[in-house]
Amino acid sequence: MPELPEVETTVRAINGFENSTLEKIVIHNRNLRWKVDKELEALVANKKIYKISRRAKYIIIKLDVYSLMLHLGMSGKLRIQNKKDNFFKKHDHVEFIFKDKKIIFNDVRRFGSLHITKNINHHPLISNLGIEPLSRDFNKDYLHAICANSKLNIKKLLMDQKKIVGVGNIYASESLFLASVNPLRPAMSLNVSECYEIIKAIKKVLKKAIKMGGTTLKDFYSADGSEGYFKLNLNVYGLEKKPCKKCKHQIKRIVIGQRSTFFCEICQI
DNA sequence: CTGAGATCCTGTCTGC
DNA sequence: TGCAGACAGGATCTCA
Repeated sequence: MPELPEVETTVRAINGFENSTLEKIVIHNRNLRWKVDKELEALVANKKIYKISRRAKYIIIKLDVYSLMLHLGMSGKLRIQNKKDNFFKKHDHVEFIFKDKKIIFNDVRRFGSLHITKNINHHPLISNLGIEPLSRDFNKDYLHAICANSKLNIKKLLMDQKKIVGVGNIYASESLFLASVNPLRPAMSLNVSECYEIIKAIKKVLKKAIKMGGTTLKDFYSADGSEGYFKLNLNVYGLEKKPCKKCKHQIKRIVIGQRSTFFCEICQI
């Protein structure tokens, strides 16, 4: 489900828990994308939370010695609930319990994961991640250098988390539409000015999506229960056969790497 | 090393 | 209404 803007929105919704004490974690189902560490509950009991942040699509919860890493996968979401409201929903897998409230991790498809580690940067799932797209270092020269060395098409390259993090299926399609670049273009065929258009488009799309609370297509809700309204700004994603907003030609849907990809054949060359 | 394809899981929607 | 098949916002693993 969640790409960078949805994860960022979720982090902002729970960062009020910074400086709170995590009384305990209760795990109802350890069988997430990876089995949750047996020691995890014991290591986090009654620890203060120093910082809640985001790296790529991971939510990082910094405790004293350890940090928690939470990935929402395709269908994961958090829900803040009063502790005394003791109800459950189907697919509630983990509860983070505080004095008066709790944060619940719900994930239908269980592609999400929860990890504990001493040094985030050394964790194998983090250490190989690529550049943050909203950082200054993500510029046209950087992208052009990556493209020049890749045999992937540009859509696949943008979604490769080892190269650029946070861009998923929705925002890859949307960014390429804004940049007027065909998703099937071999990355190595792109010149510097096309790379410039792409990085501008990615930054613009992600920033706007964060501002609007992410994209709720079906079931994304932030931890405070709010929907994301970026859906209203989608130009191509999920709009097969609808008229292109620039030229009115029908939006086309194709499959790239087993993922639906939407674009305008006329505008995106 | 790179890249293509299968795979984990559950739910919903479409078409016959 | 039932049922098969496609599809869903991710990303790792295996194999060539």
